[in-house]
Amino acid sequence: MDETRERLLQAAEAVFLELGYDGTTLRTVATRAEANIAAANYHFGGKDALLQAMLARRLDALAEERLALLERYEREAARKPLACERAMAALCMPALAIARDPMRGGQDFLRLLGRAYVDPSPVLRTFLKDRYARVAARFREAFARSLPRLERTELSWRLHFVLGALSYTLARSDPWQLIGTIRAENEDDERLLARLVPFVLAGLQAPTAPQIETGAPRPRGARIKQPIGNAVRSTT
Amino acid sequence: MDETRERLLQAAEAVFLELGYDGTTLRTVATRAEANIAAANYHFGGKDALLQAMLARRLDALAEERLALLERYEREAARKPLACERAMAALCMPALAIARDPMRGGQDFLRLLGRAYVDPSPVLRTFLKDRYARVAARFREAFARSLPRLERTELSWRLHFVLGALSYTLARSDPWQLIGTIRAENEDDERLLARLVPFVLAGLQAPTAPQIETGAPRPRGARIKQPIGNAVRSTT
DNA sequence: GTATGCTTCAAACATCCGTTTGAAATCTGC
DNA sequence: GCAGATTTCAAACGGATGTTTGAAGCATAC
Repeated sequence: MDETRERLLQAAEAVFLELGYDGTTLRTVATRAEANIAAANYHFGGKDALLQAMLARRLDALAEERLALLERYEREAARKPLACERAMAALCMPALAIARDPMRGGQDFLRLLGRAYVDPSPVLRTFLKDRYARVAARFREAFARSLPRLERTELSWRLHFVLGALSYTLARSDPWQLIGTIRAENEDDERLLARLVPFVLAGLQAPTAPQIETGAPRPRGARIKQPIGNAVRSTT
Repeated sequence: MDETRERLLQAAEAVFLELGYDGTTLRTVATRAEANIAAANYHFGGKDALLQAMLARRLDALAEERLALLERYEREAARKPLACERAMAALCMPALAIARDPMRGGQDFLRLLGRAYVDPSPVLRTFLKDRYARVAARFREAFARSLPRLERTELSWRLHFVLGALSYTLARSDPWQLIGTIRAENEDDERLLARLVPFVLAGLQAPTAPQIETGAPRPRGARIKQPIGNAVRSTT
């Protein structure tokens, strides 16, 4: 019976969540799964293959649902550019749906997602980059149409900030112990995303800072007084 | 002469930047430093001690400057609560200053900072938590006074989002290859922070989302229509 | 010059890693 | 019940890791 396979995948998930890619050991995974070390190699072929299988089974589903929802929204918008909140919803809602389904990830899924995005191991980095480049490009286009007033480079950076807030939060990194002061059990992922989304939406739609040393025309939209960008240059 | 010590620290910096805590090996560090493996143990006492020394020498300076600047701003504000941008400036400007000083970190300092904040290794996590808890608590208070209309829990989360965007961006994680599409050499850290700051300031000051399933009184301030938080519950 | 203390070095150490092995155990189809 | 394929298991393999060792190098002080 290949219920061992399943136990290995679940154990790999838990260990990776705690210790990251390099910190994950076949031995700790096997022990946690109450399986033999050789079983991991028998079923998957090696450590990298096991971890990638474990990630792919979760993230592939996420990627597909994200794309499907994005395309549904775009159909509903009928040629008009998508509202920014819609594109963001296409990113977040499938993740939440999976997190609410114990069969497809459950409570730990979002933390897994965050951990995967910030893990330093080169193996994992190239795996993610290669496997989900299409999805990333697709969403970049969608956001570009949603926020036409944003210069393309500025948009890329802001999406990067959004992904950062998302990944870091979901991964529960928190060396500042900001979350530690919160009763975590009262804070489910749903409420968490309900907090995050207004934050990033406001950030995405924020006025652009004045460009530094660039002759390029500034995008339209109100400016905000920007004490930091200026003060910074006159400080030791 | 203890110029070897210095070479080891620099090499440790570079390797940790590329491969993270667990990925960093005494042998790769020693090779890169053109030193003997035993020299690392002689000068520092072990791998953990070396990496922590390398981090402390950079981050201690940052923490001190951040605290000093925050207190200066608070003195200038004279009992009045600090403007939110000011607290943010006290966070960012010292980091930028260090990044511009080759003697105290140089160009790679900000990437180092980000990598440290998101690294999954338990050793590093507890190191950061223990060593800089005081600074974190200090800034949490300052932001709490700056944004009195934000409920305390909401504030903690938003600061968490800010740290996330900051760390993730500085660490150059980017599995979505958003930055890969940008000519990185034209994007120095100064301009990067000038992009990030308006983003997080807008996020911090964004209207609060309606609370979910909570009888607690909602913080004052305008509400925003929140399609995601609602739509999410009615989707498969 | 020699003695002393600090630093470097190649080599070895025990330990852990991912992987392989070959035999036992288990399931499957008949 | 049995043959054949599939799955598990304890044990071992080669390699890499952090650490230790003891001798060699080197500067400084007398």
